[in-house]
Order: sequence, then structure tokens, then C-alpha cells
Amino acid sequence: MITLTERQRLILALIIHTYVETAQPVGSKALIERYKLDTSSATIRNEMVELTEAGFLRQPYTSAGRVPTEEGYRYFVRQLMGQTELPMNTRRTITHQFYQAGRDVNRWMRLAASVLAHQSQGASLVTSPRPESARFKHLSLISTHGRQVLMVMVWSGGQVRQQMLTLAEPVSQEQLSTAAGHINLVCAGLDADGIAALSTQFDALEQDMIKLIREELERMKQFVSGEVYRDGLTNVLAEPEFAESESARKALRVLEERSLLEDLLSRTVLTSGMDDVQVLIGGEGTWEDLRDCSMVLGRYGAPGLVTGALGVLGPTRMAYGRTVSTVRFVSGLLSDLVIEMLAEET
Amino acid sequence: MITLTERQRLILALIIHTYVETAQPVGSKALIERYKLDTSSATIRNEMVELTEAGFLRQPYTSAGRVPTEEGYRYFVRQLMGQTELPMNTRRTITHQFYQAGRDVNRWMRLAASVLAHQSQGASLVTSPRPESARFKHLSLISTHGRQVLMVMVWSGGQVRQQMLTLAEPVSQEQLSTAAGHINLVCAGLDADGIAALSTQFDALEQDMIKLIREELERMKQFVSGEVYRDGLTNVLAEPEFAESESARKALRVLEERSLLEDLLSRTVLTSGMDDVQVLIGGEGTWEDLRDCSMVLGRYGAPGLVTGALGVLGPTRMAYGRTVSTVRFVSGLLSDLVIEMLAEET
DNA sequence: TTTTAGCACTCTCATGCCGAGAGTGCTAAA
DNA sequence: TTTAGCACTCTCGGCATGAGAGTGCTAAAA
Repeated sequence: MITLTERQRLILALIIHTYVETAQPVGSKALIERYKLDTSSATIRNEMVELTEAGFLRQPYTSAGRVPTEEGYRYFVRQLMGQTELPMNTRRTITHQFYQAGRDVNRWMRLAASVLAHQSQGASLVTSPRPESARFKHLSLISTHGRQVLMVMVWSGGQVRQQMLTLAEPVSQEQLSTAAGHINLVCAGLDADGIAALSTQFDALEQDMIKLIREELERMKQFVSGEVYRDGLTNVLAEPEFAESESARKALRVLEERSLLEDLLSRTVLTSGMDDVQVLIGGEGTWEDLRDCSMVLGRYGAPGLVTGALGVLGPTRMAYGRTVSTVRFVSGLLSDLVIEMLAEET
Repeated sequence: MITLTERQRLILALIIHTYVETAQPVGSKALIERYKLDTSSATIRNEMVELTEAGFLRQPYTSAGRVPTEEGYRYFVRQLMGQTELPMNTRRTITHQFYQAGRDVNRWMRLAASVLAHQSQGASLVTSPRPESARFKHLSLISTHGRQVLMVMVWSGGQVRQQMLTLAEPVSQEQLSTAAGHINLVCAGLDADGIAALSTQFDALEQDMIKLIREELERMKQFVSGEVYRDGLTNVLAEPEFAESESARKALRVLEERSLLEDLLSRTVLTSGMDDVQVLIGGEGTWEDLRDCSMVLGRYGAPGLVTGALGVLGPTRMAYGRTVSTVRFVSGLLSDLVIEMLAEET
């Protein structure tokens, strides 16, 4: 790792700051004028040469201004950016909105996506909380018509899943309620293995339910099980680097196509801790479609119980400080809400 | 209304057909070559002049080929297009997919959005079915912790809504079940007014529930109450007319922003019958942001019970025949599914 | 040794010009 | 009514040109 002088670090930071705002290559003269530096442009130029040799800057063409490279952004994010926080009143407003949404997980997700998109001026995504070790909580069986039964399952993470099923023969609501009561009594708080261990205790009717419950459990184990909430997709179209839609299209497709998204999230977010926010710059050599994009990804939830992922997609030329602090703040907030909800339900 | 000769109608149709494929202004010579017409280019030119005067064609600039105007597309859609159907095997494949999705309304919506986007190569949207006259069906009350209660409501359209509430004082699961049982007995099959008329029959605890049930009813009355499912947003970015992202951005924002969408749907879809598909060309003078776009909108569901809307957004230069038949087919399919589901539940 | 002033050089971008090509409208003949 | 012929118009790509911004280098100053 090349070590930079203090002044070089400052210049790199200023160039990135300027470039993020203007989207134009930054020249030496423009830089001293903009920040009232008391060195000459020639000095800046000399430093720029070194930063270019170090791989942090590049020139779009000979004798144009400098543009940060991906490596430059990485250095910035790791070493220069520092920890910022959203302004107090912004934080308060957001928090307020969440608490006003009540206990509607659905609405939390939408709100989170909206806040992320709005604050970061990028495209956002939020996955609904997924139980890491789903435990069964409650079952309701509602007879609808003849052999049709509506099954409503409640899981420890607060998820409610419903399913229709057709029984072999008609069963009264009475019988259904008894069966549900029995299952609730025996299975409450158990996970997949626990339920499997008990399978002998049930009669034929109940076995049907148990089978469905276990199927549902399987389904919830997959990563992007629930919905993926998105917002602000059109924000990235506003960025000048996406003016010719081809690269924008590639990037947005990643968010749109489930399989791509799943790959992305499972390879990055899942391997990280709860409190650190990951910054993927320019696809990190792995995702060709994200060449001109960066993503800021985070995780939220209660570790070991329920977790979800959230993140922002924007151009490489992104206000990383603001975006990282937004993602961190929202993920913290969602974690608090989810944990609070879990605590109430224990 | 100007009446066109048969040959003029043919030429208009061919020009539209060609332009939809190539996205290039269509010249007289190119036209006879492409379709092996046995008239000379001069004749075609004469007809083109008339079509231009009638307002159905225009020239991007003097002595370029012709391009259909919005009026031209409208004439085409109304008078020339005719009714086409999707090929049999496509229909079968789609139907099969839907029936394989079981009774999961959520999955239907996602699938519908995906099919629409894929078949029409445009951006699609589908709103979940909304009860036109919501009738209460079933209530489950599940005690979670102390005064926290999870309320699960089932409505006549098959919608399941859950909500957390905090009671003034702790209540046992026993009591909750009794209350739910009572409410279920009395309110089953009633709509908002019916429930309101009964309000004296309930005790204090039950009153709380009733209040929430009625609030939920209110919420469901709003148009886009549930989720809006989208797909294929990146498809429209692939069209050449949206190469410079500004107009694409405007168009996609309409789909992204709830309020705009709501306006659009309530002004058009709601006023139409169940089986006809509406075609909005170039914003119809009302939606400035949709200047270069067309939308094909439809409605599905059981009239008077539950209905939803669905549609496709694409460039004005869109394959209307294919898109209209896709929208019509999917809306019919969803209607069948929804009606089937309702029948089972009666 | 570091910084700065000066200067020649390079490259983009906007502009204007030019010719090829596609397509038209018009006229007169079939 | 249709068609052949022809002059005309307009776009588009290529090319040259000049202004402007910014660089790298060198030599002097601090």
C-alpha cells in the first residue's frame, strides 16, 4: 500500500468531493479556486501526478482534468471519509415516520425504501425480514367452503403467511379449531427440527397441516423469501453518467431481476456483521453489469433470529458519506423496530 | 371524421407496422419494396400526402419519410388493428403457470406483471384485487405478549390483513377467542354499513376490534390500497426513443410514484367495463409526462365484488395488437382465477 | 529541496462546411 | 388515375478549424 502525504490525502478528498458534485473532470486550477487553496496550481499538478501514479486518479484523456478511479473511491471510503451522521432533525423526522407507521412490517419496508431513495438520491432496495431460525407461533384454520380451508400461520418474526388448501373430505370448523388448538399447544416456539421430532403425536388431519407448516418453513429459509421493496429507480436515470440508457439499464436490471439480486446479496451482505455497512464500488470486478455503479449495502434485524438486507444503488460518483450514514441509520432503526417487536412477542 | 379509401387504410397500417419494427421514418420506396406492392412509389406518395393532410402521418422534417402521429395510432387501434389473440401454445403456457402458482394471490400478481412485461416488451403494472364492496369474513385474535394482540382479518375477496394492537389491559387468549367467535358469528358476510348497524351488540373489548375492522374497511376502499406490482421497467429503457433518459425517466416516474399512478388509474380504468382494454396514446393530452408513451390498461376481477387493474407502458411506437391481446388475455385469466376463488369461498 | 511562474503542447468540444443519400413534391405523359 | 422523371430539400457523417481548458516540463525563486 502506497502511503500518501497529508496534502495528497487532502487533494484526493477535495477532488472526489468536487467530482461528486460536478460530474466533470477536476483540473488543478479549478481546485484552488474552488477551495481557496494557498498553493499554486503547479504544486497541485505535481501532487496529482503522484496520485495518478498511485492509481487513485486518472485522466479521461491526455491533458484533461482528473477523475477518481475505483481504487481512489475505495481509498476515500476506507481512509478519508470518516464517520458522519445524518443531521439530528433528519434523524428525528425519519424515526417519527417509522413509529407512526405502527407495527405494519409491510409499511416499514416501503418507508425504508422510500427514505433510502430520497436521502441518497439513488435507487434503494429493502428485503423483508427473514427468520434465521424460524419458530412456529400460531396457526388458525378457517373453513371457507366445503373442503376448502384457509390456513393462516404466524411465525416468531411476526410474519403472517396464508395458504389455501383442499382437504380430502369436508371437515367442520369445530374440528378445524380443535386441530389448530392442538397444534398450537404442542408446536408453539418450536423450529423445523422440533416439529419434525413430534410428528407421531398428530392425527391424519393434523399431519396435513404439519406438512404445510414445514413446507412453509422451507420456503422461508431461502434468502429472498419475501418481497423485495424498491424505490427511487428513476433517481439513477437522472445522473449524467446514465444519460445513454445502456449502462443504466444494465444496472437497474440487477435490481429488477430476482436471481441477480439474490446472488449479489448472498455473496456480500450475508457475510458481514450487523452494524457494518458494505460499500461495493464499480462491481468490484465481479459484477460486470455494475461497472459504473456503486452499492452501499447493510443488514438489519436481530442477529440469529430475523434479519433482512437493505441498500442503495447509485453511480460510482456517489456521495458516499451521506449514503453510508443513511444506510447505517435506517438499518439501525429497522433493527430497533424488529427487536422491539420480537421482545413484545416473546 | 375523414373517411379513408381502402388503399389508404392499407398504407397507413403498413406504415405503422413498419415503423413499429424499425423506429425509422418510412419512405414510399422502402414501403413498396418491403411489401412487394404493385403500385409505384409515386402513387404511394400521393396517398401519403392525403394521410398527412388527414392528420394521421407527419414528416419529422421536409422530405423525410413519414411517421405515424398519435391520431394515426388511434385510428389504427380503433379501426384497423382488429382483434388478435395470442397463439394457442403461449396461452396454454401462461395458463399453466398461473394454475401452478396455487391460490397465492401474491404470486398471481407477480406472475401477471412478469408475463405482461415479457410478452409486450414493456413495463407492466398490476394492482392487487380490491374489494368493491368489502364484506367481512373471519377474524382471529392471537395473544402475543401481555396486552399485545395480533389481529388477523379475512375479507370476502380473499385478502388477509393483519394488525397489531395494544389493549388497555391484559386479556387471556380464552377471552380473545370468545370475542372473535362472537364477532365472526354476528358479522360474517356483512359490509361496512351492516357492521355499523350492529354496533350495540358488542361489549367494550369487542368494540375495539370492530373499530379496527371498520378502519381497515375504510383503508380498503381507497383505490390503490394494496401493493402495486411492477415488472420490466428496464424494457422501456431499451427502446431507442428513450435513449436520452429524460423522457424515459418521466414515464417511469409515473409508474413509480403512487400518487401519479392512482390518478391515472382512477381516471381511466375505473370508468371502463371489465372486458374492454383501454389504450392511452401519448398521454392523451392530459399527462404531460407520458408524451412519448402509450399505455394499455385493463381491469380484472369479479364486477361488484373485487377488482384490480393491470396494464403495460411502452413507447408510442408499440406493437398494439400484441400488447392489447396480452393485456386482454391476462386480465381474463386473472378474472377467472379470482372468480373461481370467490366461488370456492362462498 | 520544495514551490512557483511561464510556456509549449495536447486534447476535447462546438461550429461550420461539404457531399452522399434518401425521400419528397411537382409536372407531364401514359 | 397512375406513373416516370426530375429538381429540390433535408439529414447525417466526415473533416477541418479555432477556442478553451488543462497538462507536463523547465528553470528560476524561496
